[in-house]
Amino acid sequence: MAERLSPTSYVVLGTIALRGPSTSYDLKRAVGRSIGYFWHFPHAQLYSEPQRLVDLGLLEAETEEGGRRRRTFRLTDTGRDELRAWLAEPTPEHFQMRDIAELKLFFNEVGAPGDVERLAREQVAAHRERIAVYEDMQERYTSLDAVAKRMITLRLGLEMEHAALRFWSSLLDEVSG
Amino acid sequence: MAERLSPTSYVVLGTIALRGPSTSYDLKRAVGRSIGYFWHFPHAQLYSEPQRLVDLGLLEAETEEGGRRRRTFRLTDTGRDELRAWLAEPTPEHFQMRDIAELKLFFNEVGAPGDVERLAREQVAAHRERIAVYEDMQERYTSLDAVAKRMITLRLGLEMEHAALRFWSSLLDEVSG
DNA sequence: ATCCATACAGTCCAGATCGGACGGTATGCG
DNA sequence: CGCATACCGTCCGATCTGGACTGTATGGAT
Repeated sequence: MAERLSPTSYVVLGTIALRGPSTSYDLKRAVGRSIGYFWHFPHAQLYSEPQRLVDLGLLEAETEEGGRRRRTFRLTDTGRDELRAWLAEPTPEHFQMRDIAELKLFFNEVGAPGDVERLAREQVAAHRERIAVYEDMQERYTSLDAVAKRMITLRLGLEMEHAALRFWSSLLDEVSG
Repeated sequence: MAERLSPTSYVVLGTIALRGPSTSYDLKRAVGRSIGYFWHFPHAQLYSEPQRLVDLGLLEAETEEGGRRRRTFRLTDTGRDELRAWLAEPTPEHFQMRDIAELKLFFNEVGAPGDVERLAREQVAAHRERIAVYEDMQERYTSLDAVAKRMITLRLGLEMEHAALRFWSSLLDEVSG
């Protein structure tokens, strides 16, 4: 049974565990404002995945009768157990990165001479911008306690951004200096 | 035409540009030893993608007659132009990360009290190991000039690993200290 | 009241991707 | 010669993807 579950499944289970019963749209917004920062999600999956989890007995659905037939999903005990088991088990996979800029750098020999410098400039600017956004978020949120707890993951994102910035900056120095 | 190309397409084009004419299996090995470190590839795509690129006129295929019918792919001029154009154009997308450990950290409130500490320990160990592997690679390769050039991307990987290590270490300090 | 614009909520689908199972072919070794 | 083990390639169902599309509420201007 556990074999059938993907990270996506756990995102759904986990979000419902943190926020309580939710509709797909709730999930979409919640994910957008949180995990979405470090893990990309197409919203369509947040509509199909909960149904799968209902079939597996990890969620219960409650259909609302009003004008809009929405379905609210809540955790079953099995679902909560499954989530806890996942949290407790070792994490074998290593993180994966997909970085177009890094790909381009790898193939730079094939391109024109100035390309690396331009690429590096571009990346330095992009990372600086992201860092500013993150820091802004942190400032605005550190006061709210509940949210602050979850900000811990943002710190990792920030570390990553700084690492990338350092890399591209030093590359830029080497290339243009 | 350019719209039909995915990052995968450029990996194939780029690898052939760097290594010369290649079979799918050549690509598989080359990718495994290089880009594979920072960009995951299922091998099946390295068998289907080149054919697509032939259909688009970016590669030429040459079927070998011997016992095994292998197909060797080489760049066409159009293919080289397409690759160069891609290298020269701005890179809009931001890098994406998928990190199971980070997901678990995000949902940690739902789990047991000791989980974060265990997770952090685990990650510290894992990142240390990867760093060792990278550094070993660098040492072995810096002498070979052609390869050394391409090692530049490894430096980014290394920076990322260090960033992650710093993060999990400091988290571990906070949690267990 | 009626109309339009806009945000909100959900569905759908045709590709792209995925990984793993499988089947053939060479190579080495007892 | 026969077997095991790598090497090489194909195939397929299951997922994932993003974007187009439908419909529903809201609210302001007319």
